Amino acid sequence: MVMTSSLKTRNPTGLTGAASDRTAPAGEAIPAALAAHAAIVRTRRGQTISLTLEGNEALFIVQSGALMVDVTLPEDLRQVVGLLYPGDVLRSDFAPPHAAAHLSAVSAGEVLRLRWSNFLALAADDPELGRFFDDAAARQTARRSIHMAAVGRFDCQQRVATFLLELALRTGVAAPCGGIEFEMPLSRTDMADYLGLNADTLSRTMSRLRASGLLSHPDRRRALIRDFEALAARTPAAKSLMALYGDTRAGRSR
Amino acid sequence: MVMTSSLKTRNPTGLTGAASDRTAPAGEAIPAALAAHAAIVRTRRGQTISLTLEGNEALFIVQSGALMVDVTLPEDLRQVVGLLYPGDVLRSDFAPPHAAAHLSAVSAGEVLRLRWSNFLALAADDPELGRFFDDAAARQTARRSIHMAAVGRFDCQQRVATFLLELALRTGVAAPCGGIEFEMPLSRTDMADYLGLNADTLSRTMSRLRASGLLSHPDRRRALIRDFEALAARTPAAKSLMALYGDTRAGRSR
DNA sequence: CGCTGTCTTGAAACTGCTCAACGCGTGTGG
DNA sequence: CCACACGCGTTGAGCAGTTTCAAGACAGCG
Repeated sequence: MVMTSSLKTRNPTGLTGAASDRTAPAGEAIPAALAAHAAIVRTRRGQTISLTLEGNEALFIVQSGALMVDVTLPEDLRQVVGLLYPGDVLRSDFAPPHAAAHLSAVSAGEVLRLRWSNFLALAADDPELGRFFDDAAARQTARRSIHMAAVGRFDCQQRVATFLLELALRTGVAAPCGGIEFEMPLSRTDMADYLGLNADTLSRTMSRLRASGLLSHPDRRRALIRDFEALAARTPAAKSLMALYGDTRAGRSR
Repeated sequence: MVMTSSLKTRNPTGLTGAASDRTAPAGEAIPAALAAHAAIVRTRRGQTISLTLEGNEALFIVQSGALMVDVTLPEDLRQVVGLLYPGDVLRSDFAPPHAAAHLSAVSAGEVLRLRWSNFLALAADDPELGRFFDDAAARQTARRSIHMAAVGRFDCQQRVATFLLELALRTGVAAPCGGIEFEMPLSRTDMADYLGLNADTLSRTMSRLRASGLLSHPDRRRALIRDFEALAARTPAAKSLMALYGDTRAGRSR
């Protein structure tokens, strides 16, 4: 398997040691005009947020922290359809009808919220706002395609590796002892529902990764990737993930 | 299991007998301003369409027919991430990087194509265009959430039922002999890649549905749903699908 | 009329799921 | 302060559904 050169560098993710509080990526800052007209919702872990605003369609923009969107179909089939990171957007209409869609916070953070109709009015005056939204939505659509391929085509271990890589790239920081450390924001059940797996199977797979020395759990809510390259080698989506998540620091390449 | 009343009506999909050529749904007509500035690409079945326009980002709008978007990750893992019907839109940036994304026609039809930068310029003058695009993109995002739940959480038979229901609602017409007839635009392999299944397994499942009298194949490229309600009962997404696809005839409810 | 690609079908192997038990940390009430 | 219950994660054994591999049927096409 061919690896990109960036996978071979000493510090593949380019992470600084500092635990930066990761807000929206540079160059994709949330337009001030939006922030000025939006309410700030402060989230804490586990909090659920109504997808509508007094019954009206709403627009959410993640400023910091992370959120989770899930749908539940009859027969209790639950699927987490996406994770939202700073700079991501969500419109009420993204949720399918009759599907019990929920938005919930997986970490403390801040979310901007405004009426969709207000956004439209603002965007009519300032095309820049529409562009911000469309670009964010496009980025998320691309990520969802990878996620869909993972859920549809990867085996259990590949899915877990994909998820860990995603988290490492998004929220990881270089640990003093080497490796990359990050918070595990999702419970086992939520992870399983994100990856289309059974929670038991997921637990087993994590144990196997731990046993192989690739991963360790300094504490219940944290994870430490001991061998980033080995982890990347276990998911066919490594290159795509690094392009999608990895370079939020510098300008996107493509 | 509770069924909606619409599932119980005599003609559940509200299909007329006429083989309407189904272009973009009423009330969501493609804005004339866009059509005026776009090139018309006439597709034939199987044709692949470049996702970019002379290397630039492009916007596609489906006028008639249907298209398929797929990604292929290393190890030959292919996933069809979405089907595009009339009124749907696609932006080059929807495709993830390093993922071998392809756009191909699954039936004859017409697609509008223009540079994304041109679209932005037009949308700056006419906010209506931005709204058209955003609404189309939101609708597709909702559909993808259902698709993702199906791929991540449904068993083989549920996925197949979901797909058949989707096609029936989208392209089916009431057959003279009763039931709903439609073209099968995807090959078994494409269907399997759409549903995250093995092609052999898919074939077996279709055979089982045929054996149970629910479905028949008047000819290789067509399918006839003999018992729509029984089919709907086999997918947990029935209600969502009917809301998403079923009411393209009249105004959307929600 | 034979060739080719697609679809179907069978038997065996395997992956991931179900179910049930257990361990661990946390909160609560005696 | 300890006992207990609870939520959550882990683990094992058995099982079911899906995939694999291989062979054969079918239709379309030169």
